[in-house]
Order: sequence, then structure tokens, then C-alpha cells
Amino acid sequence: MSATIKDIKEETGLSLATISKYLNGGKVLEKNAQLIRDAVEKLHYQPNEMARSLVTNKTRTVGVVCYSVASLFAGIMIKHVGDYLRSKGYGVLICDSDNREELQEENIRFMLNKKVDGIIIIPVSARPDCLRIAKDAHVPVVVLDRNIEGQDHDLVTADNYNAAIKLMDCLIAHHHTKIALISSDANLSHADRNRAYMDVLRRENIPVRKEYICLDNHTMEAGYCAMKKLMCLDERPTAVFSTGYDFNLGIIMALNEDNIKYPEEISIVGFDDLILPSILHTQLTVMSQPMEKMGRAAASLLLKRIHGKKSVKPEHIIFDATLLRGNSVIDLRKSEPQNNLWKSREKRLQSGEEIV
Amino acid sequence: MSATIKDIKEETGLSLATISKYLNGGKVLEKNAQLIRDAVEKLHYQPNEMARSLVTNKTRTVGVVCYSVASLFAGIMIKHVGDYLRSKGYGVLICDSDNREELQEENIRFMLNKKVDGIIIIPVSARPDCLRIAKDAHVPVVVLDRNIEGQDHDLVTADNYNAAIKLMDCLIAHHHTKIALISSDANLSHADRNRAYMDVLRRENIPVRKEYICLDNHTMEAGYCAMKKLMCLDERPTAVFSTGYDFNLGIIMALNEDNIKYPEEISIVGFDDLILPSILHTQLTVMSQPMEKMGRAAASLLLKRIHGKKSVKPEHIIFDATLLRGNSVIDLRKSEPQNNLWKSREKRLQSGEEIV
DNA sequence: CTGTTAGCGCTTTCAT
DNA sequence: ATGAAAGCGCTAACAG
Repeated sequence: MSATIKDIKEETGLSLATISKYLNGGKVLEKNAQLIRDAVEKLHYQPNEMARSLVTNKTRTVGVVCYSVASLFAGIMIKHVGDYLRSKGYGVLICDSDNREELQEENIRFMLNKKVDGIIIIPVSARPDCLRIAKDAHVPVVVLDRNIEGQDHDLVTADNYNAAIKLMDCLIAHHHTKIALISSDANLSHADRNRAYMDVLRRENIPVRKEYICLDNHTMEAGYCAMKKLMCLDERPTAVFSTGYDFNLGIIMALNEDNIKYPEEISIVGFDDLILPSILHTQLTVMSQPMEKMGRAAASLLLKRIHGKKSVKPEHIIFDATLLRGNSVIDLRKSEPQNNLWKSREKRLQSGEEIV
Repeated sequence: MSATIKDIKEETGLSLATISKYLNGGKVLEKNAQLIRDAVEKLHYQPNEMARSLVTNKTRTVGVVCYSVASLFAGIMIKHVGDYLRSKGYGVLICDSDNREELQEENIRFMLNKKVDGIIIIPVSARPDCLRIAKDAHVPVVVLDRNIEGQDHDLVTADNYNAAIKLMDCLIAHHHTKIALISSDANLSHADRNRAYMDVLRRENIPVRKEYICLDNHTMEAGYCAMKKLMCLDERPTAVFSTGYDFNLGIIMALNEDNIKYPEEISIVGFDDLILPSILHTQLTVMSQPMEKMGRAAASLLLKRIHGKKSVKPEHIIFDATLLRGNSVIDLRKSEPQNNLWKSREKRLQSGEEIV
């Protein structure tokens, strides 16, 4: 068994209160402080977080409830969130919602049961009820990356609408009009991107074609199926706008499988880079979200809520995304691909190509 | 504040002991059981895990210490581990070691501090000292995926040596002799794969060329640099054996960047499929590890240790890996690529092509 | 600044 | 089968 504060008491002859106070950063006589330090050293004393938690009602642990831990995007987000939290002495409990709403709700209950001090949720869907139970338990929640319905929650996302506008503008600038959308309608972040799609079409007086709009869960499989279906249309789209990383993967998979050349036969724009762009012959033109900033901002905001006063207005922190131009879009007038050379992501970023 | 067992006491008129007993599956009169159930329902009572932990000295939480959470491979492993643990009512605390040994040790200390019941480690390196402190604290540890030095620890891995032999045999069967190795020497799982490389070369009387052997950390960057270097050699290898997923990514990135066609100019075999094979035009021939089985086995073994008697012999659970034949290897005699058609992973698996 | 005391919410002997 | 009481290790009043 490891040493307890009582052992320190025996060792030093001081009272529990004094020791506890010192251990929590309180002021004690330097003489006693030294005594305690020595005893701690000698006995390898480490405070029992459990006991501490029981009385303070704080666990120094936050829960991360994620739509899918096995998604690369999520993994990277979690890393950034976790790094920040760890640096502040907080542990990170993690739950995978497996893209299922029921599981997500169960996960939140589980976290509450585990008495986490706060929750960061990268949600499956837009339904806000899941936050209700956390709110009832007075456990602060920060929503990350995907927005959900309602206004009364803390939120950290990218500026999805304007990011999507840029992508659509890029297609328009290259004279595309038959533009398909592969997206989700389950959360408001995707909804914002969809809205941008519609708005640009309307602005350009391009009629919306129902058969060009594919909405499903944000998974690779869905992206794959959507692309397959689009390629079967009598009048194929000349470009496709993908609103998520997992969609990108599925789209490319479908294209490869049918030996459809891109961008020659179809142009692609999408969201999120990650490793994919470095691996493909054709680099996707994508909006890249500042994932590290977003992850840290979410963690930092949550800690603020945990420490701060309870009833403050919800904060919405919105980050600009950056356009990374690849060579996945051809100009229909010139009928040839943009001839951007292969460049590493860093080079592309620093060369300022993100300005359209 | 949520209801406590005391509230149940007031509500039912029973004693704390009786209520506690029932809540923990003990026998009470059916009449009283009903009383308690009703009160629990009415007050939305949920046991405070903290208080429970304090007295039982169990947190029903296990720690996962991972070399890198942002790696897709790790993310998938963590998902499987977590799913199993959650199904048994355990929470999962997670720490990212960021591929750094110091951080890994710090993480283990952190977990110990958080009083986890057990630890699953997907280690950065082979150094066994990190397990020492956990062992001293009598906290069971299961090593997953990457083996470390020493024999006295529980372990779940793939049969790395024989898997690597299969891959090398495949290259040999296609008459390759100039075979480069891109690998790590930081952990024993990679070391096993390296040993297979050496053994096959020796068996085939192929001299080992130092310049063909690239050892570094298992990161995409390292794979990228190694491939670049190999391509600069006067006498280029005709094939490269990559021992890890992140290496695969880097290798393909380097090849793409220099516009080197594969398998035409260089054949590739590697470890781990995941999404990559579905995305590339050329499908890699890889050994696929049964990740779900491995993750669940590790979690299950850990739970066994947590519940079971302390001093039992360490268990080593080894899983066979499966060869997935792609079209990334050409036969040097025929000088043309294997003409496997594009197939989804499922199809490849069921068509039994994993038999060489 | 230091020590005494009373819990935090629960489990667990040990009587009854 | 039930209940009274002790105590897990720590913090937080409060009194000195």
C-alpha cells in the first residue's frame, strides 16, 4: 500500500491540516515545509486522488465523447485536446459513440457517472437533448467541431459556411455548373456547408438538381456509395463537393475502383487534409481546419467553465479554415487540370496559395 | 446535487447496509428490494463512483498509454480496446506518449496517480523499466501490439516473425534480391520483423547490404526520408519491405513526390492495411493484423488480471496475421505486375488469396 | 500559522 | 436478513 497523509503526520509530527494545506499550496513555516518535503520524498507519498475527489467533488478528469475514435480526424483532435488537458494536470476519459446517437447519450451518462469535471463532445448528430442531462448535473460541456442545435452551449468550430463558400467559388471560377454534393445532414456544421452549396448555386443561377445531392452519415462507406451512384447518372456531374474527410476517402476509393480519372473526368473539392493529400497522385483542393488550435481552444474553454462561475453566456469560438489548392479541379473552359506542382503541405501553406 | 444512499435510507426507512448490499447484488427480502428499486427510480439515484472507489480501492477505470493517439492504427486499436472495456463497465483513461520515452514513463505515473485498476500499453520503445513502477504499485499491465524486452509481462501481439517471413517469401518468389528494409529498432515487434528479413536473406544466400537497411522511429516522416535515400542510391533496390503502417504512408508519399511508378520501378510489401489500400491505385501487398481480436484480447486479459489472483505466469497471446495480396509486387522474371484486379478488402479476404 | 474536528458517500465487519 | 458503527484518505471550517 502506498503512503497516506497520516504517514506523513507520523513522520513529521505535524497535523493533517498543516500537511494538507502545504500540499495544496498553502503557506506554512519553511521549517515545516522542509519537514513535509523530506517525508514525502522518503515515503514516496502521493496524494490519493480518489479521496481528494470525494471531498472536493472534483476529479480532475474530463470526458471526451467522440463520434468515432477510429477516425483519423478524431484521433488528431483528441490528441490536441488531450495534450492541453494533460499539461494542466487533467486526465482524459474517452468514449467512442460509434456514430450512433443512442451510444452517444449512454456515453454522456457514463461520463457523468464517472464524475468527470467537464465534457468535450465531438457529436454524432445535431440533437441537443444529449446536453440536457449534463446540464442538469451542472457539468460543463463544450461542443467541438460539429455544431448542434440550439444556441445555449459552448462551441468551437471552423467557419464552415465561409469555408464551404470558398470551395464552391473555386469550382465556379473554373466554370463548373454540374456540381454534386456529398455531405451529411446530421449536424449543423455539415448543414452550414450544405447551405453554402445551395447559396452559391442560387447566386449563380444554377438550378439545384436533387440527384446531385447525397446526404448520409459521415463515413467512408457513405462517400463511396454516393460517388458510385453519381457516376451512374445519365448526366454526370463535372465536380463533386465533399464536406468531410471520411467522405473524401470513400469518393477516391469509388473512383479508383471504376478507374475514373480525376480531375480529368471529375473535379473534387473537400474538407480536411490530414495525410491523404500527401499520399495521392492528385492532390485534393481542400479547406484545412486549424485542428490544433481548435482542440486547444475547446480544452481551454472547458477548463475556464470548470473553474469559473457557472452562469455565463455560451461562447462560440469560430476559426477560419485555410484553402489548400491542389490539382483536383480542372477548368472546364481550358479543359485541362490546374498544373500545380506536387508540393508538401508546408510548402503550400507558406507559399500563400491559400489565397484564392 | 444528486441523491445519495442516505436519501434512499430516508425514503425507504432501511439501513445503509441493507441498501448497499442490495445495490451490490446481495440478498434482501423481496419486499425491501422493491422499496429500494422504487426509491432509486424516484430519486434518480446513482452510486457515487468516487466514494465507492475510495473504500473498495478500485476505480473501474483502466489506462491506455499509447505511442501516438493521432496514428490511425492506434486509433483503431484504442477503439477495440475501449469497446470491450466499456461493455464491462470500465472507463478508459487515455494518454498520448507522442513517440517519446520520457513522456511514456510520465504517462504511466500519471495513470498510477489516477489509481487506474490496470494499464494497457502500446509502447514507444522496448525498454522494460517503464513497467517496473506499475509492477511496484501492483497494477497489472498488458503490453499490446509492440513487444518490449524481458519475458515477465503479459503480451498480445501478432506473430510478427512469421508474418514478415511470408512477406519476404513473396518477394523472393518474385525473384527479388535487392530488397530494402524500412523499419524501426525501437521495439521487439519490429525487431522480430527485422530478424525475418535477415533470416530470409541468409537462407537465400543474398548478401546483406547495409545501405538497404533503414532503421528509425515508426513515423511517416521516417518512412519518407528512408525512401528518398534509397532512391538516391547508385544501385536502387527493386523492392522495399516496410514494417509498419506509418512507414507505408511515408514511402508512398516519397514515391509520388518523385513520380516514381510502383510497382513498375519498385515493388512494395508492408504491414497493416487499414484504409490506405482502398485508396491507392496500386494496392499494397500487406500482412494484416487482426486488430479487433488483438484489442479485445488485451482488454480481456487485463480484466482477468484485475479480478484474478495476482501471481500468475505472464501470458503471451500471439495472433496470426493474414496476407492480403495486392498488386504492388512485380515478378522480375516476367517483368510485369501481378494483374490482380481491384478488389475490396472483404472480397480479397474471402477469396482466400491470403494463402500464398 | 497550526491543530482539532467533522464530514464527503460508500462498503464492510460484526452483532442482532 | 438487517442494522449500527467504523473507516477509506483527504479537505475545510473553525478555534487557538
